[in-house]
Amino acid sequence: MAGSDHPPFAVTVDLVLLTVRSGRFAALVVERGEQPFRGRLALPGGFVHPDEDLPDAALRELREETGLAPSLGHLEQLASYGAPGRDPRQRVVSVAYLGLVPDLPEPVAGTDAAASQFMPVDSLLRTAGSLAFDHDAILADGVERARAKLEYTSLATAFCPAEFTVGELRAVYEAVWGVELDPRNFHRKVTGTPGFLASTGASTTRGGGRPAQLYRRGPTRTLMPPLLRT
Amino acid sequence: MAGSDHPPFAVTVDLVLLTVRSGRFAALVVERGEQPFRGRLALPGGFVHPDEDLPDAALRELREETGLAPSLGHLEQLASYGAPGRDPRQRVVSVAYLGLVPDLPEPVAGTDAAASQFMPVDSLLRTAGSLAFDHDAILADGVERARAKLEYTSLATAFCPAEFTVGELRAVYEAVWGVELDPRNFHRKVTGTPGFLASTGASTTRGGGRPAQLYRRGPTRTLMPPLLRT
DNA sequence: ACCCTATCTCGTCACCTTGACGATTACTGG
DNA sequence: CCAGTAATCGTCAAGGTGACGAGATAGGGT
Repeated sequence: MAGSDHPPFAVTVDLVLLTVRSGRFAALVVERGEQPFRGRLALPGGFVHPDEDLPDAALRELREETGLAPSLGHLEQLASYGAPGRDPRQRVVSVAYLGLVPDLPEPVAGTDAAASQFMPVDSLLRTAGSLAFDHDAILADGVERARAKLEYTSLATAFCPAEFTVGELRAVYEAVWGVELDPRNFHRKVTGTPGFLASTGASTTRGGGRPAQLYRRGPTRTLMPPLLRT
Repeated sequence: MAGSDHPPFAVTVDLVLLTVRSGRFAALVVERGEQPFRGRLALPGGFVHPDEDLPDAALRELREETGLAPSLGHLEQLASYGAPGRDPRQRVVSVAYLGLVPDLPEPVAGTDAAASQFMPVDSLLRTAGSLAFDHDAILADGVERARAKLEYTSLATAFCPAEFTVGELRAVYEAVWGVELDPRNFHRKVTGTPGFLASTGASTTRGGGRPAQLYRRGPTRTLMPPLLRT
């Protein structure tokens, strides 16, 4: 760090906010109201304030876009993107954060982004250029990170409400990975891993069949051995 | 991204450069020649040039500090650190990169950092404040990332020279994880994973015992199933 | 030449996890 | 009451892993 003259950079945070909505893996996107890329879809984000820490900026964006407190869900740093020319206006380094939230009752209670909505990730990733800037690549990185983390962490519970059934948890895995899992083996795995699930004693019958037990997320954060997609 | 006025940031890259040196897991540190933290140890790093991409800046630092081309070894983005006040001079966001290199013949062929050296990571991490700025935390993150990645990738070969024996590869795992592994089970695992190792046909007798076959790194980058530390 | 030691390499065996799948339970809707 | 649906429990074979025995092949000392 030879601190003499150094070029001016702008620093932003961008949010890859993922959820599972009616059985589909979806990401929050906003329609840009200004140039450049006016009218195009983009990831929510904004400039970091002068005395604001990076995680605080990401939490502020999360609140502004979803009205969600981070008590439920999960937020972690994803990666940083700073290629020259990624923003045509000036040199911008963007620190991307990955957020996982349960299906929101209010689609988006946000204040800023009136034109924000969840869209299925497979349709967003199918064609390059769906999103402005390099947000295609950022979204792809976030989706891959989320898919990988379901294998060896209990992060899938971040997509669920506070209380959920084994079947609902399995639906999360199936939506995120785009595969079908055997209900019996999945049930054995998640109930057999100590600390993954905490029983509430209650049961529910939201679906058609036999009532299912309700669980809360347990204290275990890392799955050993992992739950592998084949 | 509401592009109006935004505060000025400086952007740097810092390098967590790890190797295995005489059986010990070690990181490259430099002695700072200027304020702040003059005379203290720190991770190598520097400001990003105006039209330089972030990976290019990291590669440049790697070359300047070690003279090593990235053909051997491995370099990936680790995380970004931007807390207000982490640099007392001004607001600085640092993008940290993680580099894994084989034991270098020339300790450090670098040009800039005359006072750079590899130091064992356990001694650096034992006491908080070993390194300037927040480099303690950055180093800890890099070390944990490297330890985790040995489990499910073939990245341990990045610590080895172009040709190596199974025993040398096992020594890498033992040094990085700080554990002892059963030589027979380890041999079965790495030779039984398709694409992990590529046989050269040659053999060597660097150690005391029976000659060992020499391998090169194979095409497989991800280990399925992983090689778990117990 | 001989033994000792160190290391590599191959085998064996018990245990655990997983994938495939049958069977039972307990609810809803007609 | 019956069909449909989903939850939950069991069974079994296949594959991976930890613990460990045994042979192979070098160097070094006497």
